[in-house]
Amino acid sequence: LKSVDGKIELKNELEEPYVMRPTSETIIGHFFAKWIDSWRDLPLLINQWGNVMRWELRTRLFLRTGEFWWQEGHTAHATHEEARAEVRQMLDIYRDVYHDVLALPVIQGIKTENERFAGALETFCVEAMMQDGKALQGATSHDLGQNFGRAFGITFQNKEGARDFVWQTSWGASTRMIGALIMAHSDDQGLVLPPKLAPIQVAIVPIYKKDDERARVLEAANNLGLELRMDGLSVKLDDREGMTPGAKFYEWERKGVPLRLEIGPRDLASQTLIAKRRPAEAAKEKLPMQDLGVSVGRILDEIQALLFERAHAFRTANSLFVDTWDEFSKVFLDQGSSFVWAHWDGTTETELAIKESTKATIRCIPLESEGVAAEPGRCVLTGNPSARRVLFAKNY
RNA sequence: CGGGGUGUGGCUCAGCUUGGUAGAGCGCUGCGUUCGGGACGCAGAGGUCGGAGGUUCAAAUCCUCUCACCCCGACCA
Repeated sequence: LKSVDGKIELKNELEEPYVMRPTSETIIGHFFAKWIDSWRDLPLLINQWGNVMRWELRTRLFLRTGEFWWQEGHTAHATHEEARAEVRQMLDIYRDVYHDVLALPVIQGIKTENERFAGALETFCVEAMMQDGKALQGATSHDLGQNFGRAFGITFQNKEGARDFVWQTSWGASTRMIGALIMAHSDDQGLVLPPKLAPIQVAIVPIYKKDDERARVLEAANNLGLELRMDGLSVKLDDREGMTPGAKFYEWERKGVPLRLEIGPRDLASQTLIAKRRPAEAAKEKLPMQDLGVSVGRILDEIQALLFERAHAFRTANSLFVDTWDEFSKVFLDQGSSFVWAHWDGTTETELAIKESTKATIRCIPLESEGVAAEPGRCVLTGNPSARRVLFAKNY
């Protein structure tokens, strides 16, 4: 848009017009004010998937892009208690998605005043550890209090007939989740995907030499593929010609397919086949063709569980309890990073001073359910009293 | 925006300092042999060296301008 003598002239330099909208809360606030008038209109929940544009000095693929896609929810409630319950419910849902689907353990907590969403009373979050020891904020759930209600005049008449401002929440998770998934599980052989998310769960590689073997093996592979698909599994039969089996093995591993099945003449004779799990440590195993869907389903469940356990063990191995400043600053020297549980005196000044000298920030004040030492202590930097340990880490 | 770097067959790069008319590996095509962990042999195809201008007998190489991309840098799902 270009202003010429007070008139607005549209100067379109892009191939297509690009339209941006203001922050969601302003749109939501505007409409909530129109839609809400009575306690009977509450609670109200709006969920949307939308693209967001941010000014970023430096972008990072999946983790911090100029434009990204996210899910965001906005609710309005009659009481603060109800809003708080919503905030916690969504936080738990995000945790469950990370744990049960992405196989990635997260820590639930509350952001410090310095880190929380500007319009919120409190910001809850889930934080995950990447393989370099850095933290990634996985999702947030905000208790907005009556802040936006006051700003946008969102009022309702309660059961007693009095006017009151609504209590709101908002929460979201973005395409960053894909980055978290890649960074948390992948290895030097390529992508590692949890079975519950893998677009291809099982890759079948047929093995044969002569033409008659080829016909028999492919027929059997086809039948087994169909059988697995009927069990609800996503299966790819790699019947490409001109590629050796070994080359196919590497390709499917690189693409993160959780389970590979090999079937050749020997297997036809024995009515078994060879299975290889993607997390590369596992040796090849022999499975009977009989009830293949059952054994494959069991293996996929085991892989799903293994990935979570592996990530959890890694996080545990890279988490420390630290009580001295000397030790604290050593942990974050140079490129190093871990999760560090340390005491903090609760002031923004101290938080910023720690960030200044170590680049580590407070990722969250953990919820009680994280089971992290809730006993009081002394701030790792100032020595002032601290109510509990908080989570420090370098973050993305 | 500031600093640093890179543009050479499809891909990854060497060659540039010290100008002499373009190479390697992988990939690709054909034939044959292979096929349970990235196959091998033989024969081939493929590049006006990011772009423009200049210096020179001669430019991937030196000079000027320009474009693109990458990395590092100050509240960020």
